Amino acid sequence: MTHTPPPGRPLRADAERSVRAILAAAERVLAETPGASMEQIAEAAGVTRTTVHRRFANRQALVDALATEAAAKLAEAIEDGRPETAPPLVALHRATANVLRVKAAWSFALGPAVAQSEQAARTHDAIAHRCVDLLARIREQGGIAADADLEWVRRVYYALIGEVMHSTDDAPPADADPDVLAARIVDTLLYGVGPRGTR
Amino acid sequence: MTHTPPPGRPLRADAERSVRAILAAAERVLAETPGASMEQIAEAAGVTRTTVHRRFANRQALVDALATEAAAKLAEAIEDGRPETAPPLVALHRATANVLRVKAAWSFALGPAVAQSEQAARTHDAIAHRCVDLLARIREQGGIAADADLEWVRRVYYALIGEVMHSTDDAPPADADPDVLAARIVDTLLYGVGPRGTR
DNA sequence: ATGACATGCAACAGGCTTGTATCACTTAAT
DNA sequence: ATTAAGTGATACAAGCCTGTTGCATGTCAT
Repeated sequence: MTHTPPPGRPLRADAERSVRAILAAAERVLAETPGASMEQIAEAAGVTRTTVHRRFANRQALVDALATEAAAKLAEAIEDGRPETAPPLVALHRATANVLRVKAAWSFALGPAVAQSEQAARTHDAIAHRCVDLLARIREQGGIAADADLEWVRRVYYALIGEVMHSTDDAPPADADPDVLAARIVDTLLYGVGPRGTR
Repeated sequence: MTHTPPPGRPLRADAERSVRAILAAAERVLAETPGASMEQIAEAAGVTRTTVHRRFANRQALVDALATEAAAKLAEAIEDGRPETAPPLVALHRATANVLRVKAAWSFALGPAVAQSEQAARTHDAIAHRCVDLLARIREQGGIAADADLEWVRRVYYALIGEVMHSTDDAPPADADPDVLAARIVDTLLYGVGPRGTR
């Protein structure tokens, strides 16, 4: 049999590298051409199509693995903001900047063209919870209106991040500093674009 | 030759209907399965694949036609808000509600999976200008911070609309009233989710 | 009613992808 | 050094989708 997706036992250092190369190449290629063939991915990975199929039975299996890994990276990015312990607004800012970095590096796997696997979906759910928890802390502290619907807030937050991603494609690198962008996102989220009477 | 995309002269009432049916079916089918085949589209339109090819040489030509028509509907939706003459905030609200309706009906053609044709791209550019003009009027009037970057404002506005679209998929129809949603969008755009000291 | 236009049906060629199978050869592991 | 694992090259079967053609039949326009 050629397809052995669930590695019963540890892969050889050799194969491990191949898997990595394939996943990285898949992200690169699919980000630019979502409908790219296995052949194109294999070529970009410096590997034969046969090898790709040896490591990932289906195209689906490959995409799933990609989505799962990216989701893990995303969770890590948020955790690095210390959402539980740091002052909530600081955590939000840090998490946002980290997420922007991760999203830029995994724009396909985290993009809308991917039907999340079970595994990845669970991670994304967990992330959403963490996010709402953090927003709740900000609300307790008065940073968010007491009567705000946190689910709506979260979605607006996600939308702002997504919007910023679009623009960093063709922007001068100076404008692409994650910290600057994160500041803009958080500010817009909290205060909108209206006049600044109080603040 | 079977492919006659650019109808030199008016189509027969017969063919006209086919074209409409095909476009409508394409929107319906592709919205659910972006990779659907011509066959599936034809079937949904109550027509043979041959006929589809008779009216649209390529799959691309079909998608382009779809994108062009949807773009026109979108422009119309905004124009119906009277962006030039009505009080700017009223126009923004009305245009937003109209756009939500149109976007719901053309979620594929106006979605991210479509590479806009020349024609459609021009229309979208024109719409963006109209949008910025309207935002400028709101700013003059004090509804938007004097130092706000209108291009950023426009993008946030688009993002909020896009976010609302996501959620109307699986929402109770009560929560899907365009006017309610539009109010939420405009409010969030202007004031964010932070505490409401002034306002 | 008659001619032009439009559609359905059937069929075909070509192309591109996927998944699988050998087999000889290279590479890591102990 | 020997063995097991991994890879490249090549090949094949199968499936699907596209684009086109021919013809018989149905429908609109006048």
